[in-house]
Amino acid sequence: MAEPSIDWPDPEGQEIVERLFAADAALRAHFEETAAAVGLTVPQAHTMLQLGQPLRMGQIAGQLHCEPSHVTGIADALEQCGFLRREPDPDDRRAKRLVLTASGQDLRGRLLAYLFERAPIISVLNPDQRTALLSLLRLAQSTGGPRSPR
Amino acid sequence: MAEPSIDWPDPEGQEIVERLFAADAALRAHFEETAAAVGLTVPQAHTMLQLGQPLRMGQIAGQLHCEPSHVTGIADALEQCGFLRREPDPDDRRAKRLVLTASGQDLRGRLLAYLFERAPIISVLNPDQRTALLSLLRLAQSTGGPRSPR
DNA sequence: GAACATAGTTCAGCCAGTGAAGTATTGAAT
DNA sequence: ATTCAATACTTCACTGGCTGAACTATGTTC
Repeated sequence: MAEPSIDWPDPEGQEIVERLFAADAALRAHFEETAAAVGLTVPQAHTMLQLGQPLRMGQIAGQLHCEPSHVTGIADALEQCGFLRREPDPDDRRAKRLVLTASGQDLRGRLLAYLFERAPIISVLNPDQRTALLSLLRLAQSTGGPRSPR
Repeated sequence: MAEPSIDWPDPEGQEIVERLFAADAALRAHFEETAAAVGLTVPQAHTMLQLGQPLRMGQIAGQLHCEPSHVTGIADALEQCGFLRREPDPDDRRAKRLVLTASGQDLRGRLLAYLFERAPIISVLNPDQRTALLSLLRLAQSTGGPRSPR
């Protein structure tokens, strides 16, 4: 976040927050780079990652935490590039399922490979440290974490 | 990031990444809420936090990781609200330093108070856990972390 | 003092994302 | 069976954060 001091009443808490932001910034940068490496925008890459199995557009919107209307444009672009097809959902003809084409699956594979093999932060830690970090994160999120009341 | 499975070759690494994103999302949401609570946009609030001491606009841009041109508009808005003044840098008459007014300092105080007292994630951990988390984050960022080469 | 670099500003424009209105379909209540 | 409300997606107008290029003013170097 910021290198120099923000005079916060709790220096340790401040450093944790700063480092969480920094960790996230690094991950985001890595993700952007990954997306760009295969010629996608960030939300397009996100969508591709979700499509390990066919999903309805509304589900994509839910997982991307955006409005369904936004998914339309993303799907348009990916469809035009030939990475996915819209096919009608057999259970509900209002809904459309996004299904990866062969070239879409290929692209998704490359996306995952690139994303994983160069992931910052976690790749620096040894197995014990990773486990420790994970359990602390779980703990920190067990209460009032990501699902904090609005 | 996403609840259901992305078939990643390293489930533990995946969960760490997901939880880091989740932690960050929670912090961001908290920050947005904080900014909104005092009537600022997110980048405005960020700028206010930086201004514990007078800073040149270029420095702000550096710390916000954005282009200097973007800072102009932020400073315009904050200046118009009476939270800061642009004053010429005594060392370089091209540069302008942003200096908080009295009401700006007051606002910044409220911002810090709100930000700190309700900070999610860290507030759940006990002191030992916080220390452990911090040292792991430091470790993870000691190499190729936030300062990854562009 | 000429040439080049730097600090900030202005402006046009991009892209992610929202929200409202519209179409098609579904399901429930009459 | 018909009607009415809810749902899935689309379209479109719009906002807001941000970039990049062109410009002014000042600083630096030779």
